[in-house]
Amino acid sequence: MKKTLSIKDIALAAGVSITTVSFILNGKAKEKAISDIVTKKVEKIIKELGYKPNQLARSLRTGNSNIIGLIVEDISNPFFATIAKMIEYKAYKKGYKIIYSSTENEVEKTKDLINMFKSRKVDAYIISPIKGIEEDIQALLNDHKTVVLFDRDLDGLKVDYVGVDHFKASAEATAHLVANGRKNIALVTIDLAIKQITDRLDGYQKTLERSKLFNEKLILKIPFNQSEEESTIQIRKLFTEHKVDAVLFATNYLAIGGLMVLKEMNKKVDQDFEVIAYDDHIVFKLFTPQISAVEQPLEEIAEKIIDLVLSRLSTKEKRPAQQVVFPAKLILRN
Amino acid sequence: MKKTLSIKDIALAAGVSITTVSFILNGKAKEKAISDIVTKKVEKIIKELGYKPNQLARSLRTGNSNIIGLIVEDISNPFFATIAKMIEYKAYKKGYKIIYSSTENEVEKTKDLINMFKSRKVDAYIISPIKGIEEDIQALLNDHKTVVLFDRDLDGLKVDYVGVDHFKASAEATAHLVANGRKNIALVTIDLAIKQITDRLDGYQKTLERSKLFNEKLILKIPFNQSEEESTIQIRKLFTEHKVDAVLFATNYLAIGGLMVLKEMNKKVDQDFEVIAYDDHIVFKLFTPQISAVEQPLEEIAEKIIDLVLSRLSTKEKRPAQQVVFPAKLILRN
DNA sequence: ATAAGAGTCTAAATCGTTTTAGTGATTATT
DNA sequence: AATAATCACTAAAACGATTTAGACTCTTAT
Repeated sequence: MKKTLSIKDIALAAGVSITTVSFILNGKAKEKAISDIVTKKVEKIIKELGYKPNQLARSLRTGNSNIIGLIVEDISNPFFATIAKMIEYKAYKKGYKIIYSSTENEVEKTKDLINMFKSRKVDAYIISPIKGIEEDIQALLNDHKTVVLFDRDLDGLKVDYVGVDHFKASAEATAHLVANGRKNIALVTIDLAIKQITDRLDGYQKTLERSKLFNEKLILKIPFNQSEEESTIQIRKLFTEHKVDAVLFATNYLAIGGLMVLKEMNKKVDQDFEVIAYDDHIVFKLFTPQISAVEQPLEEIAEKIIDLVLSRLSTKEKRPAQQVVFPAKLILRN
Repeated sequence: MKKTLSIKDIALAAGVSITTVSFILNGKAKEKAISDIVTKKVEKIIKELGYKPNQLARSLRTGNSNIIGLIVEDISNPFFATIAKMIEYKAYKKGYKIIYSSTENEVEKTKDLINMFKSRKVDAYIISPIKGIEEDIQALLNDHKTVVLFDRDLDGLKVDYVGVDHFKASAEATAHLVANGRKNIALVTIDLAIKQITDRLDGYQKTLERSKLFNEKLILKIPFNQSEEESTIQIRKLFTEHKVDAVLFATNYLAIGGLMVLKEMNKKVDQDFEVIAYDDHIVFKLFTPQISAVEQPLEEIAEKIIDLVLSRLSTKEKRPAQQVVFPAKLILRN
């Protein structure tokens, strides 16, 4: 029935050419010497008919979209959700929309998403990448697309990156436990070859080795995508089979799982047993006692990401890739 | 330098027409009587050159996109994040991509997002709506677009809706507190004219009136978008100025704020003071003692939403709008 | 020998924009 | 009076696909 309005309808109604309408739409009336009278008339008709340009056609023609694609591991993780929200807020104010999607740490899905964004001509890509998509990122760069990675770095790519010094943060957290006299400090981490994760392991290990406290048995690597029950069993085993007096969790969801186990086991977090979680979470503030955590500066990260993106988008000039690394903060809560 | 590959390049390389390539791409080779030899050859070239059709051009021509737009209040709220993730997962398996965006409960932004999705020709809209966008939704419906609302209903629209019976859930939770002998049952809710929220108030109020326990003073309506500190002060005031022996929180973030206050005040949740939160959250399981909660059936909601969307998309035939209302579940944890 | 039918493939229109390269009229310059 | 410059606007190509309506070549039937 009602075909959607096109620029042609406006041109027809106003008795001018399509070109004229297009110039007016794009604020080029002055520049292109369209008279005020015509401009006013066309604008009036546009408003009256409620015409909205078809962005698809526009993007097809111009090759850009005012849309920034954000690809994260899992949008239901507060870390990503918070960053996504902040980025969205700032981008929106600059006239950019954000569309986001989750990879679930699957290489295939990630490639798919990049392709989808590519074929939708997003203006920029913000990605928390995983191993295995290096060539895809490189392809984007070769295409002169704007790409900013965050949370995890990928080796061998000259690309903007915003992250946190996980090695240092993890070393600090571990050092704190050592300073508190802990002798059997466990690490519960995830079995993923992501730099961000391995850095945390390295920070932990190096620190303990220096204090001659390192014990490989106290490291629990939980397979990614393992069922929650399975993980629970493993964590419980760690706590029962070894006498552990402190534990560092490498991610907040691992820590939450760990706290669940402790609660079930009725094992208290107290003078004799200390816990530090990586990535703060509201749960840690409400737990009794409150749980210490390594906090990433979310606001700064989000801000830097969007700054990098916008600066690249606003100038044609090339600048070398920037690697921005923030320190994390150890929040002690006991 | 390297222009992106187009169907024309493939046609050229294969020595056939654009039409032929298009037919093959769309799996119509058989139907359109393209010989096996040509089909094979073209497919080989497509693979070799790594050609990917431009979805913009495709959408422009066909009017659809295989993309479903999901508009939620706040993607960093676990309720929405979880539903988003489930919907995404199921849609992905059917070949649909999801793009989501948050409204922050702002009418203008919501309209903006709907327009953006519209002009990107998304195939369907899944929206947790707010008051003030009724006409926009109606416009989509008039355009014969597929729309499914969830979480909140909008009066006067004939549109698919998936939600939960909040009145009943809230009444049940309140009734439980009454049955436990509570005499001064407070409600902490949000000052928003969203049916989903007012239903919770009504369920609470009706139940208490029936038991002659209703006391208007025990209702705290927190203004939406009020700072957290301000809310904290108000909640603390509620607890100190009135002798309250139970409290029902109308949202999980209110409950979390409330638990913070209780923790600071060193007020225990115990025989003399009972708490029920609305919308379950991991925090409630880890709090000591565990906090009871009204749980919405997320998986069922997500499943129903995507079922409705896909069923509408797969047939041209009209069917009347469906309103699906699930019961919530009261999870008692003490 | 010719028309009809089947089998393969394609030219060109179309979707709704942007943008380049003009056109024709009026005014200014010499 | 002829030429140049300015003004106000526009025709048509292009972006990259899909799809309709045919074109061309062989067989087969009459």
